[in-house]
Amino acid sequence: MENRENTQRNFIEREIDKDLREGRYKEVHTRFPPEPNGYLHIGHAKSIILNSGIAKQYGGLFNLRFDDTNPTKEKYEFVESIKEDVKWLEADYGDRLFFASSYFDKMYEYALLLIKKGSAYVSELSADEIREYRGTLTEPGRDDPMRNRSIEENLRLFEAMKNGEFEDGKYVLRGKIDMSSPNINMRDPVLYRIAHIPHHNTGDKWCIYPMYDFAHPLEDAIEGITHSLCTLEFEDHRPLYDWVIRECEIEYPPRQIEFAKLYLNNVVTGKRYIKKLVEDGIVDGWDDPRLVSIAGLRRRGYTPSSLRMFVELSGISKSQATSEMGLLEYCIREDLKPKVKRLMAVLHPLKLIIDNYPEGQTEELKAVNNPDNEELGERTVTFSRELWIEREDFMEEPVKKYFRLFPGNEVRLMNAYFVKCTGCDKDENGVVTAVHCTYDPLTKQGTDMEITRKVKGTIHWVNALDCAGAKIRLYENIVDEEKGVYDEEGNINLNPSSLEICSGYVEKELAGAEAYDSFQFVRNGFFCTDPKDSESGKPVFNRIVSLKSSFKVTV
RNA sequence: GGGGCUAUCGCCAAGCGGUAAGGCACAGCACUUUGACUGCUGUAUGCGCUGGUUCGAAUCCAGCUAGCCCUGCCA
Repeated sequence: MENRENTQRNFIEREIDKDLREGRYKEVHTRFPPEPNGYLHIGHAKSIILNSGIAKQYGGLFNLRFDDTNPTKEKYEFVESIKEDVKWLEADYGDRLFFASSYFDKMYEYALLLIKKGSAYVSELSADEIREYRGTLTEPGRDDPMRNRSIEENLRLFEAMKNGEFEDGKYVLRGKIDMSSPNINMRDPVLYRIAHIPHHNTGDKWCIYPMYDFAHPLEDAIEGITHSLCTLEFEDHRPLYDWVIRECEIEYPPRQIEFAKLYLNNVVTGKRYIKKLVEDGIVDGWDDPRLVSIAGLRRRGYTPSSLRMFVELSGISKSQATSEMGLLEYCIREDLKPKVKRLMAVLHPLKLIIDNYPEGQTEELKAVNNPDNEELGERTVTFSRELWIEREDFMEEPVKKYFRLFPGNEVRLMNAYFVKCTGCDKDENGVVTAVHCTYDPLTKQGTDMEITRKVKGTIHWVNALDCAGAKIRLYENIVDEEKGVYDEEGNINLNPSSLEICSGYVEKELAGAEAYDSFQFVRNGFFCTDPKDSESGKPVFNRIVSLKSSFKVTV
């Protein structure tokens, strides 16, 4: 973000630069206008970050506005969650939280103005008839029989609509534009409809509600928005947006600019698919860490700055694009790498016994918390005869280029000693139950020995007597149909690999970790303590993202 | 004879007539108390296709092709 000046400007910035240079606008004011009908996901994050970022960059203001013009689809409960998500993303809307519904009076006045100018009329065609009269993509529409009703009659009927004299669907207010326009949005669009439904904000004051195409430009105008940034599917609506602005004689016309939506490769991003996953109980809820809802990403451990970096690196353009999850993962790694402690945790435990280490003896060893960030300080780790190591760090029969533990091989125990593997114990089924080794006291961390003698491998461990048992969840994102989330009938199925739960061990001090604390577990990636889960004192960690490809062996 | 938009490396994306930036991913080397990180190196004789204009075209013109969006009293 800081390097913005040094990088190329995106097309929106270039348009704004031009507007400013040519004096079309003197300042920049943007907004994020969600409809409160669901939870936000990463696609909304792009819009929030873009809109608030543009405002900030140009020293302008950013509004959060709920586009609540259709009470049949909206619920107040979503307002709070959306506010929370926008705040979490650090998009600064100050005290500029607005509701389109609080402009209903003004919108009604504008509708009256249009009627008086002869630019709008009341129609009694049914929904089906309107569709019929509209024509098709290739054929022009036909004029509404009521198109040339007198202004007085229109005024009278519109007021009657407002006063609740008609049932839903009986009448509608239409803009008088051009029934033969090749742009279907311009074929006398519906501006107001009747709906006898109480509104979460205005109660039962209104029984007519403005349509998006009429309301949105007015909302922007009322708030003094200069640049109304929206997604590509509204491009065809821009002429209508401009028509409303012009017909309503708006003094400072806002300008709509469209950009491409954000899609993620192989990840379920569609709002309605996520909704189905939630409704079918396939995931825990809207904040399930397997989802790319903002709440889910947050619970998984993604940070606001990682999402901002992601949007920044993905770029803004008009070409339909699907980013890769790999870029998002890169962003969270970059963000967390210098900020979090690198601690040891064992996900799939296997006992390591140091046969020549005195039974009952323990010692405290120093460990640097983050070699790249001295401010994170040091800690001590307790060492003794029995440790837990990662199951995949031992192979009785090593494959080529394996340089961790196998009989006869010496490795470094991180922050501790060199140990040489001497063998292993197995149960009746041949499963390895413990690994035996001997340590070399001369190789204690920080001694000269590490200069004279090298080992190829370093493995992490936790003390078997002095650690905390932990539940560790390894989430994978829920992938789209190409990976088999949908069955033949088109129903969504859970990809069984999307969650693995490990009963691992972590350094003892992690037992008291707080919600949303992030750590890097050596070799196992970045983890976050799950705020929703604290099982009987045991910490629960979500894996945010694994490290980049490391040597993997299948045991 | 519908309209609108888009097309540059596996994924994004700069470029706006002067001879293809950058990031992710990937590969190789070096380094390493995380096979991570870090550092270095490599990767489009080519910019959807075909013609044209020009000393010179990804950039301008013409004609194609492909993809996305539009026929809600949704947003």
